[in-house]
Amino acid sequence: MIELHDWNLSPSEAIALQKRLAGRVEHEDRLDTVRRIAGVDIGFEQGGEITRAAVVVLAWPPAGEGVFEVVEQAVHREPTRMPYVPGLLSFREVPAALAAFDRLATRPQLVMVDGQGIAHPRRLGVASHLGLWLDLPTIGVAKTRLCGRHGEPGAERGDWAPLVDTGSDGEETIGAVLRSRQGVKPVFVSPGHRLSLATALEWTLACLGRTKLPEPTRLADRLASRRDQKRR
DNA sequence: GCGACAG
DNA sequence: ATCTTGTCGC
Repeated sequence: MIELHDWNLSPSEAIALQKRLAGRVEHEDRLDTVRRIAGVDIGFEQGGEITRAAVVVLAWPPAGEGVFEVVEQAVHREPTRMPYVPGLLSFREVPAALAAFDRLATRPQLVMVDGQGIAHPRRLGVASHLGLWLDLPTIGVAKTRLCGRHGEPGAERGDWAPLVDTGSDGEETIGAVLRSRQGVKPVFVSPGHRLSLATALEWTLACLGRTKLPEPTRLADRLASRRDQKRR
């Protein structure tokens, strides 16, 4: 039987696994004990030959408005194992992300991932898959759309429009198109694992600093792409 | 058959 | 994702 930790699967096997795991993405609403929030992202080096996973752990609550203390961060590099295939991103990125998490001394209570949660053709985007593995609440924050339809959200920070898609149960609200900052393209927020869309939106807004992306994801992005030291 | 398509 | 300079705007 194909399991959660199998990564080297054929496309059809991977799709079958996603359909089966999607039912295990449970929803919960209480996150009272959050003290550490992690941000995860993957970058590539040497023309894509090397996969670079980065995790940044931030303290909650923030020290000031949108100002978070970095508690810990970790990077893991390994040979790239899979090409990018829309819909199968987790098989390319999650193994490296897990290895980066293994290097942490801290265990976060909430994880923010650069990519979709359930806003995925089979309702199991990279944020959901990672959440299942870590058994932690996760939120997917993507910069562009993978699937679903939506209207244009309002112009003010915090305005959002529902992201809907036709699934096996008819019309389903799978996420939100959020205006995280005035005058910029919106981000796509969706529940990853163990939380609702309303809760995902609340935390995403609460983690917003001065930029388009929430701090956890933004900092992980910088570390994964070496933008934190690449500048001269 | 013709598009669409996270990172 | 990544390859890449300058440039428009707050």
